[in-house]
Amino acid sequence: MGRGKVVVKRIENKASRQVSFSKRRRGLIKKAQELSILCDVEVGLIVVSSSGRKFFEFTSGDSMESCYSVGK
Amino acid sequence: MGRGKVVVKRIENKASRQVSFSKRRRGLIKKAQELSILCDVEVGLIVVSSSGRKFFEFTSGDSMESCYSVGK
DNA sequence: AACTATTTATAAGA
DNA sequence: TTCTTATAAATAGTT
Repeated sequence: MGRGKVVVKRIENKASRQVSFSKRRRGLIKKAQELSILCDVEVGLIVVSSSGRKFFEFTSGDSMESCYSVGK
Repeated sequence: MGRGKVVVKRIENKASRQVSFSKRRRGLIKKAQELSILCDVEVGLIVVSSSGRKFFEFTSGDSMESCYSVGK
């Protein structure tokens, strides 16, 4: 999506990679939310930056909450 | 996307809901994979049907594997 | 399960 | 990093 076709390969340029990460992370979380609501299912999503410094998650409902625990 | 705008609300028709579930689940998993590769991050995703009978997941790399364990 | 019209996501640019 | 825009990609409704 966007001005060029996506080649699924690590984005080498750091700045571009971070911009894509920010955009795509939001998109993924939005889609996860939509799936859970539209289709009435439970969804659990975790995203951790490669450095391990940043952590993002989405969990639908309550039963998903207990489905995982993050180490460290 | 598609012939109509999406209203984020449970799809009441069961057949439509199942079709959407199938399509969107695949899309979400694909996006999760792309995010992990393009942005070099760890992603963990779990989707469980409301009945709890069907279970789908995606995990990038290895460190994400240990991040969750499903109860029951 | 395929198709296709349209919406939505997003790559690139500002 | 936020906004815009052109285009790719996802998908809702249809066949």
